[in-house]
Amino acid sequence: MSANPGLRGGIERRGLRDHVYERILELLLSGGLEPGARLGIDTIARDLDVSPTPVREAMVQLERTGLVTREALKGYRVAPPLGADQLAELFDARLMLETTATRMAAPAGPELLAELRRAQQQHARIGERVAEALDAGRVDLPLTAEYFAADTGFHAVLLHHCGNRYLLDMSETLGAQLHRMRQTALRGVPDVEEAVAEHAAVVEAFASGEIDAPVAAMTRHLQNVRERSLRLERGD
Amino acid sequence: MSANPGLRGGIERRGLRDHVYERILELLLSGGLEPGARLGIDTIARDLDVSPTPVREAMVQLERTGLVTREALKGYRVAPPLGADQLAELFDARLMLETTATRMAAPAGPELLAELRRAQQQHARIGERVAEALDAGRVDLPLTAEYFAADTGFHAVLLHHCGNRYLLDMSETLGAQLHRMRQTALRGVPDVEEAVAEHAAVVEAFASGEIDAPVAAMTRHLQNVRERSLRLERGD
DNA sequence: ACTTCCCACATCCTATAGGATTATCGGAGC
DNA sequence: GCTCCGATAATCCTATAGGATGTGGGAAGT
Repeated sequence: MSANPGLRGGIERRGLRDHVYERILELLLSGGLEPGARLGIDTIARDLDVSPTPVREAMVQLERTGLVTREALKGYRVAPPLGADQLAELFDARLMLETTATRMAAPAGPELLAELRRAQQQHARIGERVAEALDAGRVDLPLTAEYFAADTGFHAVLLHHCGNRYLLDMSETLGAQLHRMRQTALRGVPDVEEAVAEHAAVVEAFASGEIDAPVAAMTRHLQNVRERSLRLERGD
Repeated sequence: MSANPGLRGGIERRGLRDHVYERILELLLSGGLEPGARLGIDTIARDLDVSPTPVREAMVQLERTGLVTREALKGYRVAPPLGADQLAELFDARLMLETTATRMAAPAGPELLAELRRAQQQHARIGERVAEALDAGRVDLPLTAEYFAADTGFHAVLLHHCGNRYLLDMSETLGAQLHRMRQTALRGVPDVEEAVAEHAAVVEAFASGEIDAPVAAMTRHLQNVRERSLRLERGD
C-alpha cells in the first residue's frame, strides 16, 4: 500500500476542518471552560489563525455530539452541565449498550482475553497511583485524566470486539457525555478500588468460559457505578 | 447579491442551514439518487439558490447521520448501499434498542395505550390499502412511503415514552439507516400482514398488563422482521 | 428613582473571489 | 492496441467583505 511510511508528515492534508475540530474538542475535554461560556466563531478563528468557515463546520460536528449547544442567530455555547435526570438516563443507556456488547463478545477468543487483560492491568496500574496520590491528599489532574482514559479504554475493548459498528458509534457518542459528566459532577475519583476490582471480576468471568458470567459481572459493575455516581450527585 | 431577497424559494427566517439540511435530507430519503452519486457543493448551492457555506454545514450534519460519505478534498457522495453484514448489525442494534425501550415503557399508562392503539390502527389501515394494491399488481410508491412512515411511527411511540433521550437519539440515527435499507435492499412491502399482526400482538401484550409480555412480543416481532429481511436480501 | 426608547458595538450569517487540488480527455510513445 | 503523460476544466477548500441580527449602555421621560 503506502510505499514509504517514513515521510508522511508533510503531506498530511485532510482539510483544516478536522484539525480545528480536534483542537476545539480537546479544549472542551480539558475542562478549561465553564458551562454556558460563549464560543464565538470569529474569536476561535482568530485564535487558531484560520477563517471562520472551517470553524463553523467543526461547530456543526461538535453540536451533534452534544458538547456544545447552538441558538440560531445567537451563536454557540458550551453545553450546560448534566442534570440528575440526564445522568440517570445516561447510565441506563450505557448499561444497555455495554451489557449487549458483552453478550455479543461472549465467546471470548484468546486475543480478546489478552487485550482485556492488558487494558485491565493498565487500569489497575494507574489506579494504584491515583490511590496513592489520593491518600497523600494531592489531586493530580493529568493523572486523573490518564485514569479516566484507562477506564474508558477497558470498556472500549469490549465495544470494539462486539462486532457491531452501530453499537460502537453509540458508545463513542455516549463517551463524550460521560466525559462531560466526570468533569462537572464528579471532582475526583472516589471509587478506584471498587472499579478496579469489578473490572478484574469481568476479566475473570470471561476467562471462566461460563457463557452468562461476563454479562452478569458487567451488569453488576455498571449498576454499582451508577449507584455510586448518583449518590455522589445527590451530595454524598 | 441575489436579485430579490424577499422571496427566496419559500425559505423562512431562521437561518438557511436548517432549511438546506431538510431539503437535502428529503431529497436523499425520497430515493431519487443512486448510491455513490456525487453531491457537489456548488451544484446544490446553485440548485437551491444559496451560497456554498450553508450547504457545507448541512453536509457536515448529514455526514454524521451516515447518509452521505465524505472524502477529504474529493467531496461528498451518497453513501453506498448497506452490505449484508451491516444489515445484520443494524437489526441487532435495533433489537437491543427497542426491546430496552419497551421494557422501560412497560408499566403502560392509559395515554401510552391510546397512542399505541392509534398508531397501530393507522398502520393497519394503510397496510390494508398496500395489500390491495399488491394484489392488483400495482406498486404505489407514495403509498409505500406512507406505509413505512406509519410503521416507523408505531415504533416511535414506544421510543418517545421510554423516558430516555439517548435511546431516542440512537433510534433516530438508526432510523435513517433503516430507511436507506428499505430503499436499496427491499423493493416493496412483502410482509404487510405479518407486520400488522405482530404490531397488534404488541399492543395486546401491553393491554394485558403482564409485565414481560410486551418485551416478548416486541422481541418476536423484530426477530421475525430480521429473518424476513435477511432472507429477502439473500435473494429469496 | 424606575422604565422606556434609541443608538452604537459586537457577533453571527451569507455571499463572493481566488488559490489549490483532483478528475477528465486527448495525444504521443512503446 | 495499450499505457503513460500533460493540459484543460471542474470542484473543493479557504479567505475576505458586507448585510442582518442580537446585545448592552446611556439619555430622556414619567
